[in-house]
Amino acid sequence: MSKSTQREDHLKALYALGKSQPSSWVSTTQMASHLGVKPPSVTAMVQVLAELGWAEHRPYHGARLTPTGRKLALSLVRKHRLWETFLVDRLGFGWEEVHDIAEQLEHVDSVALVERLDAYLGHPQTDPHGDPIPKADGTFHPEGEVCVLAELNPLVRCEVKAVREGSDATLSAMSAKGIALGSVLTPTQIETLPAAWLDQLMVCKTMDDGSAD
Amino acid sequence: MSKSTQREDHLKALYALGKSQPSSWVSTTQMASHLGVKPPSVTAMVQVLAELGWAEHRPYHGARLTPTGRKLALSLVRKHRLWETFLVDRLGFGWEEVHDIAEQLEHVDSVALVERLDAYLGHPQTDPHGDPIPKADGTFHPEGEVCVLAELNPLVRCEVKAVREGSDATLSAMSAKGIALGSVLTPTQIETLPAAWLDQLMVCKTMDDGSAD
DNA sequence: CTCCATTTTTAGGCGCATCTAAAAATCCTG
DNA sequence: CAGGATTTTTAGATGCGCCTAAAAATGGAG
Repeated sequence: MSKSTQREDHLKALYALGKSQPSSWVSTTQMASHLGVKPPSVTAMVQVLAELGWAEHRPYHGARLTPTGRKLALSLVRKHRLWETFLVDRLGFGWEEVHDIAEQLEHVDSVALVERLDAYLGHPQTDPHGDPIPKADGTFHPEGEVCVLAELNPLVRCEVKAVREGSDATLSAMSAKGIALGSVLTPTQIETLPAAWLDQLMVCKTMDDGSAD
Repeated sequence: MSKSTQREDHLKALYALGKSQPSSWVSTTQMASHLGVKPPSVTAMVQVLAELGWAEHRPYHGARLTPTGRKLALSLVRKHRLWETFLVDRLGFGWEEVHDIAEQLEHVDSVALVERLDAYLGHPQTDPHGDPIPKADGTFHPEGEVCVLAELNPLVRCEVKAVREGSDATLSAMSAKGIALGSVLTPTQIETLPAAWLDQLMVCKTMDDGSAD
């Protein structure tokens, strides 16, 4: 494969681990375990990314993406999710089967290919997991209206905007599950929630892409 | 990219350069220039292929595929041509644009992907260039592979499938000799043709030549 | 505020695919 | 069929991404 596959993987890891707080520093150890390599390898690669202007490295503190690096990472996420969409919608794969294949396809280097694929798929806004697909310019589609979680269909990543008619007990229970204003909920998470909550939580699709791929 | 990309590229080169005479030895220099590397690199890789049982290496004489290696090479050709078909038929690329992209896509490792892609495309028998797509078992559909007449060796009866880069004058001259798409050429006839034409006429064997593949 | 435990980087090596330069084998010519 | 020209392999080096082990920096507990 292209030689830069490793760089791209490190870039993606940095994006995935840092996206909830884009200006914070991601530790090399964290990246290492995410990538299945040892910390010294990450240090070396992070230094390469820094030289390329894709990341900043603050020794002994961690790394974070530069705006350029973030754009590149988003283009990888875009490719990954478009390919997943292709694999599921067109080739009939199950959504659990496609991650590893998309992982390989996303490293294919051709802008024309991605854009034609996007058009072929009808410019989808989310992938089969419900995760949003970044646009070619690296931004996400605009957030949707706020709605009751029960009405969210298809299930996509969303952000808690309000809680309706919540008793103190309910609110405590939600807190215990880590749910508060601003929390991001994944489709998987949502399915594990008590049914009663679905009518109480007001959410909107989030532009934070949330997931770990 | 996967580590074995280079092995696969060498395997393909060996197939491509040896297919007109499957039992002959392909020189490492020839492979080197085909792959854009230097001969010593090819020697090293050929020795690896030999250890894997994919090729034989006769030092100072060249290399040739084993039956196993041939099957692997054909599966690569299959993937390449299926992807080219997808790119042209589905994504609307021009046939000249797709080679480099297919070159990358063919190294994606997933049997399920190839087979689903094949089904999605309707089990095409040839790619957009008219070259036959090997079946999953490594055999070709009845007609056999199209090649440049110059590479047809040994000389056998063949059928004209296409003319490459022909000026009007050339095409007229060919017509005058009774050569057109679908014409059958005998070995004797072929020997009387202007040498320049050998690189322009794309042909395929019309009958099984009985060679011991 | 000091010292120890933990995290992170540096140092030094390894395997892989490539290269150049030198040695070995083949082939071609006289 | 001998010897030089050509081809091919071997030898030894480089770059890259990874490793382990050792050194350095951080940060938390007394």
